[in-house]
Amino acid sequence: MPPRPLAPKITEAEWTVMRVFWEKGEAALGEVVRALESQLDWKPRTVQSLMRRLVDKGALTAENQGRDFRYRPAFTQDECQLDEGRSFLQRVFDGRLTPFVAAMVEKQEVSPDELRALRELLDAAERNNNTRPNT
Amino acid sequence: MPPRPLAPKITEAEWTVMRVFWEKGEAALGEVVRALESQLDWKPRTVQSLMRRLVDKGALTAENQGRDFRYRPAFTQDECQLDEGRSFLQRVFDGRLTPFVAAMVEKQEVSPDELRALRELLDAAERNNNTRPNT
DNA sequence: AGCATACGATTACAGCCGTAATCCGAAGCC
DNA sequence: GGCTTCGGATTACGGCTGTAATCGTATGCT
Repeated sequence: MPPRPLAPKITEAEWTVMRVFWEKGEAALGEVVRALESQLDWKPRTVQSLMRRLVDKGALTAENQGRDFRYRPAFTQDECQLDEGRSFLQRVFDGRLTPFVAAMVEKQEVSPDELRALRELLDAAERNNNTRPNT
Repeated sequence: MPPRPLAPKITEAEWTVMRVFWEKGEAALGEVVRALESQLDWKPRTVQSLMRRLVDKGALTAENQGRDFRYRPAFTQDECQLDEGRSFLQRVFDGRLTPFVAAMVEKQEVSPDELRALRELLDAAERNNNTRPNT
């Protein structure tokens, strides 16, 4: 199959909105406004503007349900995180993951707990790599 | 001592310029223009604009040497990478490194070589953590 | 001296971003 | 039938980004 389309670039404020959709799966404007007003104090028109831009850039779909819209994410959180991660690594670390992890670990940005979690992750990945070589 | 000031936000195009400075240590406008013209085709005024903005935001210093300027980076590459990395993780992965690495590993974004490099990295970090507990 | 070159300062200009306000029509409440 | 509320469409507006052009002046070449 052809590779999926890249997820659009999502700005900081827009990530905040998208997270609501990834939790809820779908929502109308009001639900998003109410979901966010506890944490931020954005006006409803602000949320609407962000959602409109997300629709315009293809990160949300808007389906005309009754008089209003049902919005839902056009990409999974995993897809957006992956694309954003790739682009971050490209911009800042010449596309390579290891130097990034090395930097974080060296600068004591990573707790011992996280270190252990990371090791387990890699162990598991290596086991998988042996039994299920590639896709 | 007080924590160092955060490195300013550096845009994509500006990273390209900063990389020249981190290689050279310091440079005049012309050197940067010539260093970049092989890879990109930015006009000299474009490079100058980017450098001016980098000076304005405090990422470069400009010292009046003779008639022109000597520019040099105000932050190391490590510092900029660290701050950018933190801000990326915050925006996209709720500040946590492990899920990011997990995502990259799961999606086959990481070659077996890199996997091994990562493991060695973590082993070394753990050994260090035991002998030199904390800073 | 005269002309080309380099570079700082200033200006340009469209597009995106954060953060809305205004206007308007539909729905709901009294 | 009015008033309030909700939400879509349009507009706002200053700041940042990408990508320069223009102007002026010092320097260098001939």
